[in-house]
Amino acid sequence: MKFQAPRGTEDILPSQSAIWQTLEHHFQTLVEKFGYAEIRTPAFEDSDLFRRTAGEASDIVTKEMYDFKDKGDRNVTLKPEGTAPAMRAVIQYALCPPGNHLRLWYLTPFFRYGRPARGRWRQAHQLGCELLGSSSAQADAEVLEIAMTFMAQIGLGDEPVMINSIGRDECRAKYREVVLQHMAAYLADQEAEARALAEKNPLGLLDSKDPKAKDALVGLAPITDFLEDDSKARFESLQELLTEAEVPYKVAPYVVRGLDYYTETVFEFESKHLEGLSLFGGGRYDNLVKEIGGPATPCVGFGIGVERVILALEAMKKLPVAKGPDVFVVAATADAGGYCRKLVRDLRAQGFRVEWDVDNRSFKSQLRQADKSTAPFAVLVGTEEIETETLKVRHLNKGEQREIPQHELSEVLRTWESANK
RNA sequence: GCGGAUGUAGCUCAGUGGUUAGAGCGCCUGACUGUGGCUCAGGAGGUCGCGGGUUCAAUUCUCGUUAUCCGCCCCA
Repeated sequence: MKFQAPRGTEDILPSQSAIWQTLEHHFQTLVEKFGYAEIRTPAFEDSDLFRRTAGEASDIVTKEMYDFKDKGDRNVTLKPEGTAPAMRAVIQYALCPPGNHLRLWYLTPFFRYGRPARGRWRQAHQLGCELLGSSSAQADAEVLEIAMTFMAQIGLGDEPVMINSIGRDECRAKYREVVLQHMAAYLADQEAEARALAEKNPLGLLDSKDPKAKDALVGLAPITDFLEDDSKARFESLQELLTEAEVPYKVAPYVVRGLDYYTETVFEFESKHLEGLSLFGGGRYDNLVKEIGGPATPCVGFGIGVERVILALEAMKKLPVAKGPDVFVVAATADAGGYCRKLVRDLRAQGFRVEWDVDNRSFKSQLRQADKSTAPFAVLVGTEEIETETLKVRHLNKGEQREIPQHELSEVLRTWESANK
């Protein structure tokens, strides 16, 4: 085997495409009920866009950017997430002037240059929503309701979403000092590299998996103790709204998110079927649009990792199955080829999903193919049927067979109960 | 980016320092010439990841490389 898919990428094979189509269909149907419109942005952007939005200190920028120079010597980056490009387009085309609202959704590939492992790819896909122009708790509740309704619809609604508030810039600045002070003893014991990382992003310590760090965190006051009054009020209001909407949630002080642009509300969702990897995450990013040159615009949104959702569904054995054809047409004798071609065309024109053997293989082989195709019916045509203007319709699941006049075929196919195997 | 494991048929995996490298599943053909699923028989299909080294001889030992998987960092 000479070529294979590039490292960290995945082909979506015919046997898997039904899953993707099902997820996409559920998502689109759902978000359209909430008035969201789709946006599609390029696969790559000016590297500076992500440097500004993700934050210089974040891991995404410091080591996971899939960036390169193009032939025109431009620095470009394959998008590491869906939000920043969408916001760039919003600004470029003035889609959300001050005072307006805008609701966007997308399904996009995204790219991160890390070492692939379980639930972690270099190219993956994100289903996302962004609600622009509102700073209300109701906006936060709306996007969370969408995300959690989707999870419930596809069968992953058993667990609550973890929510937190990280407040405004001033609050986080204050809290960073608190964390650093609380963790000083722990950090003194760490490698220089870990210490530098922690000093750049102290909040990252909060969801550390290091048992020592976890011990050291005991007794640390949650960030919600340091929220400004309006942030606190909004966070409380959000919880009431989620309860009212029957969205299961849990307040989790350690959820802080890795991208610099988040403010106030943040959230993350994990499944017990895929521990340690979030299936979706998001929150409020009130500063992002202004940061990249647009008018100050409060926003909230989320991104769902499609591959991870599928992994979780696989673990639960809840995958949808691809639908086979409705009918398999079998030429019982070699002279029936022409008749079969016409019959196949007619049936397709009537809306049936029809397969047949283009290789004129043996009758037995054609029936075997019919069986494998999962079609509930086989239609058999040979010299005899052509002469008498009849057809044999075989119900492959039941093993029954009927001989019918040719003009009754579509009627029989529609009315004969086609229970699945 | 760091650590560990693995790489033999389409798939899941056995196996051996030396003739023609195997199994199960899958695939194809056939079992009184027009009836699938079950059974039986036969068949196709492999440069044993790639490159170097040791050796009379390497798929087997060794080194490198590459890829995959798992864990970590981080996140979707």
